[in-house]
Amino acid sequence: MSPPVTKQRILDAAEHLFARDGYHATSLRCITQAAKANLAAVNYHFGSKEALLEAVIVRRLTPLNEMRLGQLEALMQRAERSRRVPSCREVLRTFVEPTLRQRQKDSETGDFIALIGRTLAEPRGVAMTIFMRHMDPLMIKLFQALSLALPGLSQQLLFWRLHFAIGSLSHIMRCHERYSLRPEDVNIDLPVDELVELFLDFAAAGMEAQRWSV
Amino acid sequence: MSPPVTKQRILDAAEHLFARDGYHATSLRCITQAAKANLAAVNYHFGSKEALLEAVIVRRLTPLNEMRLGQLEALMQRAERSRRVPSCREVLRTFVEPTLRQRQKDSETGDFIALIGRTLAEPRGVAMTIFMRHMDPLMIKLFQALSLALPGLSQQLLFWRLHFAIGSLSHIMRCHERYSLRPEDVNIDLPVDELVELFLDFAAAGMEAQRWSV
DNA sequence: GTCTATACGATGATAGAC
DNA sequence: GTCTATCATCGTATAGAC
Repeated sequence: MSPPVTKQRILDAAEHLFARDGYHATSLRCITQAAKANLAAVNYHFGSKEALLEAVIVRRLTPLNEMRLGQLEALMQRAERSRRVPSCREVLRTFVEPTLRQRQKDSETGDFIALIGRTLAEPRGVAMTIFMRHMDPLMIKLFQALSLALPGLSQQLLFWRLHFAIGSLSHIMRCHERYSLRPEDVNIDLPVDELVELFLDFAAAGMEAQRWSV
Repeated sequence: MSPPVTKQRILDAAEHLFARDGYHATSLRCITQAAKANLAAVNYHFGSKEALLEAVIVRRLTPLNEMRLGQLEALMQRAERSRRVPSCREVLRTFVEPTLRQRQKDSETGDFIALIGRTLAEPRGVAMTIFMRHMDPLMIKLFQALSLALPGLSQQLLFWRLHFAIGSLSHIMRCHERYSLRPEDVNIDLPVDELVELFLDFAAAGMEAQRWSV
């Protein structure tokens, strides 16, 4: 079948260009040209530029969140059966590992994770509402799981530290940049498994930190 | 004198609007209208939209970096005199505290810190080069200081963890958002001193974390 | 149903007259 | 220093070909 191919090509081109240049800096003309489609095809298939962005995000975010939710629920069930609380690191892993694995696949699938990282940083109203609508259910479960894993932490502290951790993750999600402060021997293209552990070392320790006062 | 006032007003308006809506989503017409100036005044005073962005950034980043560098050097001198190495937390504080204090002043001065947070997230080529040119000297010194504070860490590990920490910071720098996962009793408008300590708890513990394997 | 060609109003940045 | 004129390009809407 030929018809669905056009829609796919537009999604692929949009994903790549939105991720590379940002939403506002990418024109529909540029997208349709890359997709070898007509300008009006975007409006026909998606309705508007913003609806196209949502379609780009949803296409990959839905399976990714299913993966993350599945791993989190599996962890919680294992923990319950063995009558113990999951560790902070285990909980974080259910979120981080699928994320960074998707990032590895981006060489084939486009630059979805970089796009998400950028979207997280864009002003609200553009894609923030789109994003939060699809993330909130998972985030609430993640918050609850961390509450269990870190019973000594107040809701207030947990809230802030979770956002510190999310900030770290979203930063490396969009970092294809080359930092000039990088020493010669630093390997920036780390295998994903190593990067996951490196990140979990940092984030779990940060989440579990002692408070500076009382 | 009347002439320099126009330039100031444009800078103020641009700072506010770039921070609120992002660089690409902000029009020069919108800026000049808010500044009660003519559209072409931007080109006259700054040369282009991108040069205006650079002027906006440099105006505040220069004194901020002087403050950060001053505090870092003072710390290193104190440490040397007392023949001890500075703690990771102390080093990070010289960077973080001036940053978040500037954020507090933003109600008067515009939304500079939010703008920086956003700029850090934008695609390279827009303002990344501007930003890196002004940050690199400081970042190199910060990296060296952390090397001293954390002698057990390899350059590779230090590189990654520093970027995790920067990611956390840049995330809260641009977070005026309201997260729906926020529990009722969480105070999002924390006093800046508390936020600094909260962040340092997290970041210092993350930097000092044990490695997961060897 | 899918897709194309084309047009419209709004806005981008800039050059040159004043 | 300021303002007007200009032109490319933006997102969107529509009419009609396949």
